[in-house]
Amino acid sequence: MTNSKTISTNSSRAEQTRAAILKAAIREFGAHGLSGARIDAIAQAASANKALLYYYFKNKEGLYSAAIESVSAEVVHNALAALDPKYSPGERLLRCALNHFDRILTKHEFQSLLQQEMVRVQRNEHHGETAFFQSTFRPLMERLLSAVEEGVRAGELCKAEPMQVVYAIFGTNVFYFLSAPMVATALGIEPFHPQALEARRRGAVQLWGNALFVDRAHGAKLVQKVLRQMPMPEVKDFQLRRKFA
Amino acid sequence: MTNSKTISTNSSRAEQTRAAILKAAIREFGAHGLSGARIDAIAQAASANKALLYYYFKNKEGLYSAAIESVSAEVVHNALAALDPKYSPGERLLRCALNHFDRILTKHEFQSLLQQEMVRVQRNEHHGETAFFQSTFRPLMERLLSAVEEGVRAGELCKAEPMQVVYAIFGTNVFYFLSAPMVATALGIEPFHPQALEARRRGAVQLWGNALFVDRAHGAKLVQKVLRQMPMPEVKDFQLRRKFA
DNA sequence: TAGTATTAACTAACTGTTTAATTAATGACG
DNA sequence: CGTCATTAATTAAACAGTTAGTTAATACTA
Repeated sequence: MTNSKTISTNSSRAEQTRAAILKAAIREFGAHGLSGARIDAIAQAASANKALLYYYFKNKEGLYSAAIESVSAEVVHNALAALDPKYSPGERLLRCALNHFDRILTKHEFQSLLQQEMVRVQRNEHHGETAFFQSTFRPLMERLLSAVEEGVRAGELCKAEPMQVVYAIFGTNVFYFLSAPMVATALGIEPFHPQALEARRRGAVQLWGNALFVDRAHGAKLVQKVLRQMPMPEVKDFQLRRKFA
Repeated sequence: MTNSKTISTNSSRAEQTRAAILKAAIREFGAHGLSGARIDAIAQAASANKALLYYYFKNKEGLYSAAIESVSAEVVHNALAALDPKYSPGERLLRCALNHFDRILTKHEFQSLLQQEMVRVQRNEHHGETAFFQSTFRPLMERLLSAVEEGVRAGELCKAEPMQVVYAIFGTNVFYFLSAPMVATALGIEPFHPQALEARRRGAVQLWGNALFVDRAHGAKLVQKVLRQMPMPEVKDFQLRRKFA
């Protein structure tokens, strides 16, 4: 939709550079925001000439939009997988919470970019990507809300406002990673240590197991099952971020 | 500590302008971040000459630091009030959740600025404000954590990682306001409508009443009491934010 | 060779910061 | 009290560095 150039031929060198630019843009925009990101930095990171960015994506905003759309699509696609109806509604939520945590952990550049976009929309600095957001995020939201409603109806989950549950699950994860560096300096702890991460991941899903289910024992059992089936992914470079930018 | 000029005489015209600059800076930095904020914009909003910002605060970063410190101090001071030991540990947490929600609601420019700072610390772009953060946020954190621990020990609250509870309470509120505009465009709802806000506020504290307490009936009772004693404050200009950059 | 992909050099606008000059406040002192 | 000297507060204008965006020329390739 935003792409000025639709990918016509199959992957030639052109597409490779285009992909490299997009990848570098996700990093740079996520790290510095739209205004803070530097076109030259993106070009250099993609080892492409600056003018190429204008060749493939109309301008800075065009590149930003493309980055957002690319990331959003992949994130939603990923999250939807955790909401498989073959699991009970409660288990779906637990899986979704874990999946969300793991996604932030392994793809923090995605998360940074989405956060940047959230504050940008908050300031009404977005212009007309409404249609894209609707088509992308709406299905995810609907599956989430209906999972809560279904769970409440079936007597598995406590009566609660569905939206509130969604805010709580995602908000806890987002806020953990968002505040972690500040918590680290303020309290002198190390929230990105693999052990701390593992504990937090388990703690989060245990909290929801205890909080949302009518039968807390049943919740705890599901937590154990889900934790067993979804081990924490390898975390590669979280300590490296200190050195980096 | 950061102030190059210590306030010597009592409020003359000089102090007024200094305060005006600081207030404008909080707005501008909160709205656009450190790099996005424009010195000219702050000067104009404070109806002060640009060079005055350099006269009172050494440079852009100095002004930013002053804004952060001012906001942080007030926020922490405000939050500590809700943690009065005369309430039971569980009630303290509920009050803290409500207090936090209300602060974001009434002083969104504070929240914006703190969020900006969080992502800034996340990028390791802070330089040496560590001491300030420690002295300011540590007492709050300690009172929060000890409230959870005390509540668990007394059998009022479910066994849970104290930090996890803190992340959940604050994270839910932060994420609600952070994601609301995006949710609004993505789902076509109006999260800043006073009725929606009231529902969300009640929903949040009800969720915690149901989630954290061993005796859910007791939790629900406390929720009712706290909601009665802490009515939602008047919200003045949340709809105006649409017009306002 | 014709069109696509890529590059290097260039520009116009913007922004944080400084400087030097001007006005207001404060204090000294006859 | 008044007059002057000194400091504090404020202003307008310019500087210096940076950045998004352009252009015109060049390499590649089908």
